[in-house]
Amino acid sequence: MRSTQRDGGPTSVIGRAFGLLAAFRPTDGALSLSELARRTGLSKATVHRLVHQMAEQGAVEISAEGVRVGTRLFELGQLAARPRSLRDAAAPHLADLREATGETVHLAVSDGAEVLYVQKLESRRVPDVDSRVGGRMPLYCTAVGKVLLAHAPADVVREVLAGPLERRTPRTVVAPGLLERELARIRETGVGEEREESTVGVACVASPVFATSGKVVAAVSITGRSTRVDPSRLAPAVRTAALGISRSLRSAGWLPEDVRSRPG
Amino acid sequence: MRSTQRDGGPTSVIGRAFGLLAAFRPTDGALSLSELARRTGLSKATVHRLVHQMAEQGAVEISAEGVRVGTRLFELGQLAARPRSLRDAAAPHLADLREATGETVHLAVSDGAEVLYVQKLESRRVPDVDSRVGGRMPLYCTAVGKVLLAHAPADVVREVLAGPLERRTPRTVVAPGLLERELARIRETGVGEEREESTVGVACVASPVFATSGKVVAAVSITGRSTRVDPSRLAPAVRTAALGISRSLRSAGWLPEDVRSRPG
DNA sequence: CGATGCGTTCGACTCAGCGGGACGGCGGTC
DNA sequence: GACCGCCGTCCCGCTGAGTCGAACGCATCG
Repeated sequence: MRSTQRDGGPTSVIGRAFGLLAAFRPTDGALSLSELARRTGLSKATVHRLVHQMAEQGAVEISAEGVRVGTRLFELGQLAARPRSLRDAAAPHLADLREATGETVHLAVSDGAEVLYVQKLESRRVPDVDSRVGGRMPLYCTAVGKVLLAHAPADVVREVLAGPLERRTPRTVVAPGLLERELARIRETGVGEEREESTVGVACVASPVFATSGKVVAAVSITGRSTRVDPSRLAPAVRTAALGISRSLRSAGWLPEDVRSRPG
Repeated sequence: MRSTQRDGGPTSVIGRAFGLLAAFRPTDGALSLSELARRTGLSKATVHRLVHQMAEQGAVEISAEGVRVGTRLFELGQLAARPRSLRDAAAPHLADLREATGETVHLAVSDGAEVLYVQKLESRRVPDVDSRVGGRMPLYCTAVGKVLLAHAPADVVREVLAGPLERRTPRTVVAPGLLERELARIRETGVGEEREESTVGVACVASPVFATSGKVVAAVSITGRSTRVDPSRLAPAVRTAALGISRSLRSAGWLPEDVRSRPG
């Protein structure tokens, strides 16, 4: 490591560049160079140079208000293999599901110990659900998350069960044993439910999407106010949609491939 | 420049990294390291190291089939400022427009001499239109493009009018004078039309979206088979939707800011 | 009118990044 | 089964791109 290099950070330029991008939180607008330097632990001079090089590539945009995530990154992100093939296969089924139930529907994949929302079709009602395409949630307390966790590799399950299960609402399942039993039930029934476990007032049903190999590659869900959405009533609908997506994936010949890019 | 550095390429690591990402075309699946080296002009050794560093950040994913664009890039791309604020404001209006017309609707921004599609709601019919979110088209031969061009800075207009106007179909407008007059008409009427100018069998109407400042920041369009879509009949509908989005942008307090990140 | 915080610039040090080249494995061809 | 071509990977010596601290000019504020 470079003697002048500040501690803790990545040693490669690539690592620092993505560190800068990772400094942007979804609620952030434009960030100043100094703010970026503070968040990443890099020197102002380094941030200045890197940000300008990234702006040259369109990865960020510099304006009077500060630095923002660039449009080019949106464009490149649309090429991402996993979300793209899934979205293509799932789109019509999700549209039908939304149409049939009138509620917000999601498609999500698992990434580490979290769900990553890949697609969202909103209910025609006033927005109930504050999820976001590209947003993340923990695996253990959402319907999609529990479905994905139920079919996740053993080490991920172990990590989640061991890790602290934060109580996000009064109804969050924080007992590892209880959660484990629920995962088993999900594997039996093919659907996972959530009643105000991640957010008060919100209920959710989800079902797994299978690739040709039999591996679970995603999960579909219906989400809405718990006064309206009865998980057990909507279970057959999500299940049907999930099976439809699985079938479309098979005919598209999509292979899951065990991609776990980030070790650890 | 590094004496060993191969000629032509960017000098910064950042430039090389985005060069690698730019090597992926929308139709590409996984690319081999050697293929990436060929496309970027970098040595195999450099590609090998960079790709592995990028994989550590999730920017790409390495599998047995080769290298793909990573899920993390999708996630980061969703944070991009311009698409995000536009999508948020436009979503309900686009849904209404699709509902009312039954045709495919688009939201697009201009980037250089091209349109970049930011959102797409497909017609419920069989897929007619092969556009793609994150995809690009020339400004001069599409309805959205011409609308955006009609309100673009003078230098962009000059560049497009001067540049070669490729004849993509028998109906493509390739005479600069004709195109210029059409842009003036678009500025008067507030709608742009396209009848099989970019793709045979496809017609399109578009209308501009204004930010608070009065600047045009995007365009909405209705697209479909030219046998069904009559641009002049659907013009009021797109116009209404575009004005609605403009109003939503105003109430959201979105400022356009002249971001032209990539010089030239 | 000092204090604070911003973006920018300069300069000297140095190691991360560079490409050439070698290597082993794999699949097809003669 | 020898050969060839292409693949991913690894090693190595060189060097300049990347690094940070520090200083600067400029707003804004109390």
